[in-house]
Amino acid sequence: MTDPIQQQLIAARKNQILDSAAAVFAEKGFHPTTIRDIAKHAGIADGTIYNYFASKPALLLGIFERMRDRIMAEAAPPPADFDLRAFIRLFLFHPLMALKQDNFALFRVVVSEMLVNDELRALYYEQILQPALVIGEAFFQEHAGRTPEQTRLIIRAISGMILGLILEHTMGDPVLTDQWDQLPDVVTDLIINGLRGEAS
Amino acid sequence: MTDPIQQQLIAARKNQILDSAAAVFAEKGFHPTTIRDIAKHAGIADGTIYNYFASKPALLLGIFERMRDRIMAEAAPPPADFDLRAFIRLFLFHPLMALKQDNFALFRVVVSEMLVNDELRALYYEQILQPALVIGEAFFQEHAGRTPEQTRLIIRAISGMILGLILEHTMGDPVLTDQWDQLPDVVTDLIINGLRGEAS
Amino acid sequence: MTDPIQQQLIAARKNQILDSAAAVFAEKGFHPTTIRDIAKHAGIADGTIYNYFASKPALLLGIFERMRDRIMAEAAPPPADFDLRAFIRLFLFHPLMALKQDNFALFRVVVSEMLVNDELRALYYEQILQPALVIGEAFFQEHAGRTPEQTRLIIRAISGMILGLILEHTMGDPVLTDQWDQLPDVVTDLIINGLRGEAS
Amino acid sequence: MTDPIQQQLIAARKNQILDSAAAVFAEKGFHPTTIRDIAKHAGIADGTIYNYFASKPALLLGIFERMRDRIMAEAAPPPADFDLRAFIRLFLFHPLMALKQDNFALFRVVVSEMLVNDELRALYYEQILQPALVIGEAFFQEHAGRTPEQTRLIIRAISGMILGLILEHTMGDPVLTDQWDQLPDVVTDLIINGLRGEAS
DNA sequence: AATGAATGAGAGTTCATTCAT
DNA sequence: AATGAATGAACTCTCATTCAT
Repeated sequence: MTDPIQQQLIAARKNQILDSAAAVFAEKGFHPTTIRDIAKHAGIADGTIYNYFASKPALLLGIFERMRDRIMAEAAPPPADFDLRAFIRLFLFHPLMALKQDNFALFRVVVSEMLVNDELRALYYEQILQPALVIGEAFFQEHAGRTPEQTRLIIRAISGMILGLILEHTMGDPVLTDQWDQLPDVVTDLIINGLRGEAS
Repeated sequence: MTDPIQQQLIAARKNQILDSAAAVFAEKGFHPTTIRDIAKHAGIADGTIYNYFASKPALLLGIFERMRDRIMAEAAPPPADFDLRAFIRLFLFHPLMALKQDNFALFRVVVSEMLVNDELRALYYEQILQPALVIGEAFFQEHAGRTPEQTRLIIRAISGMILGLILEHTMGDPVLTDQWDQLPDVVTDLIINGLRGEAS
Repeated sequence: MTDPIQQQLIAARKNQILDSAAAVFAEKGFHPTTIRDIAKHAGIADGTIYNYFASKPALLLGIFERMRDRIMAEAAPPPADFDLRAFIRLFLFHPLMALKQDNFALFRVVVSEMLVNDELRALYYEQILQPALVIGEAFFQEHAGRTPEQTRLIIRAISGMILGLILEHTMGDPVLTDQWDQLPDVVTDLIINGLRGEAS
Repeated sequence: MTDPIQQQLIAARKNQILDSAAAVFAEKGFHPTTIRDIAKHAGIADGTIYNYFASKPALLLGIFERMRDRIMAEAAPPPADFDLRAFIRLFLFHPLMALKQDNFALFRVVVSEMLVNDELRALYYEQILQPALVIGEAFFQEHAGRTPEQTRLIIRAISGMILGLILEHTMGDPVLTDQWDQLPDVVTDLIINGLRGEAS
């Protein structure tokens, strides 16, 4: 049980399965995908999947957890001496950019199911959204002279903006698809200076 | 076929079915809901639903179309002499506020399926998102001194913010749930003045 | 109830319905055809059909009865002084030729269902096949010097030949399709003279 | 996939299912039979059937293919030195007799569906009827002095006679039921000598 | 640990038939 | 007599999950 080689083998197999699940989910969506689809993609038997995951939703959970771990690994806590601009870029856009390309389709599927699956939704809120909100609140509270109440709404508006932009991108909006890379600059500027502010 | 009374009866029945579908979808989600659930909720036979809608997805489409019609009816085109603040409030937040409460759960289900259903997604993009983006682009182009390219990204960031806020609300964030009504002021201010701007 | 005009109207409506049923059955087959198909073809409401026929199988029965009446009307009883050749031609091939063209498809459907529907099968046997066999037996008994037992088998072989040829035709055999009109001569000769006999 | 034991198990299960399907089809007919009927008769679960056959019609196809294989196995190609009588008896009546008893009911169902199912009909024509016709044509062409055109019609008349006799038998004609075993002699004689010919 | 055949509950959908209008 | 909306039983087929090997 604590045999480290066993552990590694199990982890490797789990990853293999999650890779296949992610690939097929991304292509076909969660509900249209069958366990058999995933097993075939992984080159294993249907039943084997159930030796590693309890159910089909558990696969999505596993995918989500890997996404969370990667995002967390990339989202380094911001240095205390960051200015507002650097903070926004690092904190908000780094994970956002990390999703680019291959991961968008999968993210779409995860969000779709999250909207409807209580467990997944709670996990997302507790493990990703809320921690990010808390960090953001603290930073903004210090750097932008607003009431705590306003700050809390503002941080939600900003993080909501990121989420919304990703979804609009997945909906195939051509402007976002083409100019995705220019978003960080434009959005950071918008957040800091507002519409009236001088463009940088 | 053109009998107006028949037409009304048919429209009434369709609405009755859509009401039930909306209620059950909102409670259980799209996939876990069965046709029988909807029929029972409506107090009719299973088969009757198929006299009015071709399939289960068609029900969702019908719900979507009603939502679209309501949003469109409420979203009056902005008077030309509006200032920025009035425009933002009217244009962005009116439909947003209309969703409040009962409709959030349903909206969640529709968005969830939209992310994964090509037909629904195309419909949303063409009939709701894109028209809104076009109007917003035109207005902002005139009132905020940015390049057209920047304007296009900004309008997407702002509309994305609305969408993202709704989703964060549906995820049960207590701050948004409690202070939803204060959002329009705070967000409008953020958009116009940015973080640095003097709070109004 | 005995109003003759009413009677005529009813008969006319029945025929209209049977015409449509026959047309649609012939095109799509019995089981794939829905009552609605027939009603649409007839330009009437679904329910109207049930004012004239008790059930869907009853429609097939009605069609069968009309076929029977037509075949009976055409199959004049053979003059007593007929010779063998004339008898065979008249008795066997007249109805066979009458089926040509448009009626083949319908006949196929009727036979198909007959093979599987006890009531229809009994009707066919009692009202068409058996009467024909009896007449044939009597005639052949007199004109061909065989034992009654042999005669009974022979008459069945001959009538079976007709039925089989029709079915092989409906299976799309190109030889039968092309040379259908030459069948009466060839088959009559075969029956009378056998394979060894001199071709006429 | 090429494991011979697996292959055998699969074949055995397929046969088990086809046996049950054949039994229930023979008793109730194709359309009135449900998949559940067959599964119950086989003592397996509904879903298991679909591990081996793609659809309900595919079961009928499977039954047909087994019938074809059996008929083909029994219908040895006729020795070249056969005389006409021996040929007819062997070639036509051997398969016919093979159907006797238990298989008649099933044959009726298969023919019934064949008349109405294009795929099944094409299969029957190409794999059973046409090959038989070709062999018969070749033999009769040599042994009966007719034009090729006449020979083609004659061979069809004879094979049609067999088919028709089987159907008349399935319709419950008591004469055929009682004297089925005497058919080969009588019919062979009829074919060779005709009605006028001296009975052997 | 891996397999994959077997399971069977349950889904969406169809359609013959009824009956109030 | 004609309508056609409503019915609901019954169908075929799917697929997540189990478990003997």
